Amino acid sequence: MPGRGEHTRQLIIDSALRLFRERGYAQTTMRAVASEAGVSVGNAYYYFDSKEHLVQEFYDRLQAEHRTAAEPVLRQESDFGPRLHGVLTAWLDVARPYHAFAAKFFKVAAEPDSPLSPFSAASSAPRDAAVGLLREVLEGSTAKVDADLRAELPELLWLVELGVVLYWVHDSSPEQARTRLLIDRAVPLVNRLVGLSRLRVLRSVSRDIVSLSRALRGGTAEALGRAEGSADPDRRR
Amino acid sequence: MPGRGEHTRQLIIDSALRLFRERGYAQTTMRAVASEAGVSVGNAYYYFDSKEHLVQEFYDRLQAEHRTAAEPVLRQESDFGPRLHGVLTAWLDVARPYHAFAAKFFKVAAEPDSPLSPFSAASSAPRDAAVGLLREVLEGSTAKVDADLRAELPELLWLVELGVVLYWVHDSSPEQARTRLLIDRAVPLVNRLVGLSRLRVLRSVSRDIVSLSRALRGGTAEALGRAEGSADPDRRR
DNA sequence: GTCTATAACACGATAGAC
DNA sequence: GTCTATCGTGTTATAGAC
Repeated sequence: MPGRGEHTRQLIIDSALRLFRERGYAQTTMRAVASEAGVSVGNAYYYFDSKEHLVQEFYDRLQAEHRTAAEPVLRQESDFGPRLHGVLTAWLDVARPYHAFAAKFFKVAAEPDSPLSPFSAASSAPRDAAVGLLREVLEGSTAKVDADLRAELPELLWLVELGVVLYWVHDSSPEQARTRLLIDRAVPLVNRLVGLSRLRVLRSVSRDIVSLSRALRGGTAEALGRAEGSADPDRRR
Repeated sequence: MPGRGEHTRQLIIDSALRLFRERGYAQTTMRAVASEAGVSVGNAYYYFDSKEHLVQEFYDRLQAEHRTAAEPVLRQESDFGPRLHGVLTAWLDVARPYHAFAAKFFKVAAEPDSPLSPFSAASSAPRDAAVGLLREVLEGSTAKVDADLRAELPELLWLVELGVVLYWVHDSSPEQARTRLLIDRAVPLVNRLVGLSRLRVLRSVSRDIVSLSRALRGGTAEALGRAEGSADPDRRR
């Protein structure tokens, strides 16, 4: 059963995301969100614990759109480099309309305890989806990679993607052209490194990277096991 | 001339930093800061444009402490790896008392337009100091590096340091032991890569990295030239 | 369980008098 | 430079209606 309140919930989300896009995050008041949705403030808080929780929905939608946009590339390309390039620029295309908005609420996602943090338990679904997409980039390609490294590579590529997003958020160039340039430069580098990973001289480097990656994930796993991220600004409220 | 209000300014900063450490960032109200300093709220805002600006001072102090703590390592070590390791762990030692505090206001630093962003114009002094410290790590070492890469390396090392800080902020392990592990793993890798950078097979990789680094700095330079970072949450106020 | 209406609270920030 | 008073906001509380 779709639930009676599901409609109300959608109304609130829709008006929130629209207002966020039109006027920015900070300038959108909860009163305005409620009023636009035709509900009371109290009702909005009945469905969403805080203003920040309204943004979680945005993540999910963006991730879904990214997958759709990446689909053609995954179907048509078989070289690792172009696949990665296509998927990263697909993200750029999908995210472009939200650039100004994203820059504003980005700080919310940066807080370690926030459920919006990409490392939080609450974000595990979109994170797994993103890593999965990058795994497809690799597995569907003809690239030959050292076996140990192959297992870690999707997570490492996700870190690359995070770096791109971080740069993108700070990128004030028109149409975020600089981020495109960054991708154009970074992808061949990654591609070359992956290709060289089986060279004898680089075996030790490769092992170092695998070990580093596992150390990193250790932290992520621990973060996942941690108390449910519940925004708490210190723990005042 | 030390300025008449300099005393008041210091009073405010001192009480702010003490309260931040004792009760956290969010839980410290501007009213409390002003009251502790024995001034009015309005007066506190006369000296500091916003609560966030109070944290800038913390940056400067931390950076100064880091340099002091790194001094012995820079004097005694000559190998690149140990020098880098020593400087990074020195940061960890210096920053440890502020871990809880840092995790809380970290989001403030993450906002692109915030003066507290490590990429902002307002942060250029601490940033240059940090890059300079890493340049000393390299220049004072016996490491032999490709000339083009050598020029870019301090900035790249600064990115590594940023990554470590990012991890540290999210690190909830006791005494941030995981971050230490991360450094133990990452430094040998960086060291090895730097050492291999002159190998013939890696020339193209090396060139890719230099080119990537320049693309990155292009963005930073642009950010530097941008309108003075003035916090503005959207531009409401 | 879903929802309204309205008031109240605490906080960051500002206005304007002195 | 300093103050007091006040505003706008996120969030909570209350008291109920369907």
